[in-house]
Amino acid sequence: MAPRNPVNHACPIRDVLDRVGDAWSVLVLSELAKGPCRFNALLRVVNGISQRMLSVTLRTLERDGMVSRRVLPLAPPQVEYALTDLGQSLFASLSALKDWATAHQPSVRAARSSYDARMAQPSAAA
Amino acid sequence: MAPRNPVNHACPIRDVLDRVGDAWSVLVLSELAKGPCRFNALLRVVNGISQRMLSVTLRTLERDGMVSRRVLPLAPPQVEYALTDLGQSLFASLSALKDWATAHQPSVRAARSSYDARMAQPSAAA
DNA sequence: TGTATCAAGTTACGAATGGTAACCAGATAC
DNA sequence: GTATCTGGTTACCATTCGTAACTTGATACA
Repeated sequence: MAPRNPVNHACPIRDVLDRVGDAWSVLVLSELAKGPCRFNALLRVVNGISQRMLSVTLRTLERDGMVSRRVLPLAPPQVEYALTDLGQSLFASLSALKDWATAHQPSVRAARSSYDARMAQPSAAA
Repeated sequence: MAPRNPVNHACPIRDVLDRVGDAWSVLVLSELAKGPCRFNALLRVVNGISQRMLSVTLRTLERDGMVSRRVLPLAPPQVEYALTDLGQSLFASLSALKDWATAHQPSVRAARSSYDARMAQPSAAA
């Protein structure tokens, strides 16, 4: 989300992953991909997110131009968040990764179980 | 890298981003994509990584089946890391995201500057 | 025989980040 | 005047990140 170390300066993919790699951004993006949504509606629909995390995530996405924020002059005021074109294009590009993940999730799980089993055996420990 | 909260259980893309979203995994993957490499060689070539972070990153990648670890029976023993087929396919799928990042980095930077400028002006503050 | 070095890590510990729970503000409804 | 709705913020704790120092086992050098 924030730059973690000086390595990021010239690496575009780290620049992206720093803001997509956190737990919530993708979940929020994919909700907003369905259409504009208000703060509390997102809070209800993004399973497990807290107010603070939603607030932080939305502000980061807004800062990076992925999400627009519009205050509706009502009482109590309502705030509508929506994907920008940039956000939509990012979300589209994530689909390749999502496809990979869906296809290979069983392999990853299997590898992990196998590794854990190997490491659990003292006989095989290095 | 590790599951961050219970939300991950059934979401494949979070499952992937949890292990690709950290600062180092992609850098290590992309080095290994060039060919097998030993620990200290990676340490030198992955700019800014520490021994601990390289160790942790490699172990996670190995556990998830992205990287293989081979101990060469020499003195002192050398350890060669290489991408597995699974790791190679992941790396390939990352390319779409990398292309997006490269193409849109200017837009993101511009959005960020614009946001920061707006927020720096007390007159425009909410 | 003792010292230095190299590989590939691990351990200990302080700093930064992530996450939860509680609180806040303004307005309206009862 | 109390409760409720909105959209947050603050304080605080737990986890994770990152750095620096140490470890192990073997070999080379003197």
